[in-house]
Amino acid sequence: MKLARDFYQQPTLEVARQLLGKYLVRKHTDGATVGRIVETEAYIGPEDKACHASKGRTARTEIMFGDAGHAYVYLIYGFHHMLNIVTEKNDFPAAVLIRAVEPIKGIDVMQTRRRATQPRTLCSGPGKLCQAFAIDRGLNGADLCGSLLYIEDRAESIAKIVATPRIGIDYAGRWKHKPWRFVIKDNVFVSKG
DNA sequence: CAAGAGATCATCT
DNA sequence: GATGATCTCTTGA
Repeated sequence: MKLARDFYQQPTLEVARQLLGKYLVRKHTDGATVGRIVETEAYIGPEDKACHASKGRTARTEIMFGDAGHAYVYLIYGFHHMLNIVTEKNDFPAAVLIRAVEPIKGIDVMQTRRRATQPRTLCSGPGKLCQAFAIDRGLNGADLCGSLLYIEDRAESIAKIVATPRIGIDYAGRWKHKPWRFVIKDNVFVSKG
């Protein structure tokens, strides 16, 4: 069943952990794509230097201050889109970055959108999965309680979760050491990092 | 296989 | 005008 708003309103670390093993569903005219989430990262609040919202409330970060359960999608390095899901209460800026999924459905569509690559590397990184799922800034602000993009709980149990520091945030000072990246242990579909 | 460089643009100073 | 929550290709051993 589709995750409802109250799921996303939980503390960000809870959401990040619990998203592992859930299914990301993306509807599109090319057909639907589905992936099992295997890697996430939490970005929490105004203090977290790695969190975009630590720079304050701006046009770009406004979405993170809003209702939980909405998508925060942005472009990085001029090439890659990142998919985040807003968490917690209004006016507390936080989100979970979806870093990798295991391709489940629509694999042929994903291969067309990227290249004829191995299933293993189709969605093994935040930029890759956005490309495979046709996610771009047009989906910024989309409601995960809607029908274009949402997450399903298939009541599946996870083997084991491992927490590590987050990737690619060397500029974040002491915040870069926080173990706020979560992966399913021994899963081959995670990004390398 | 590991390491490094280059690609390219929205956002904020 | 600088700088990224990255990816891919090229290089060299």
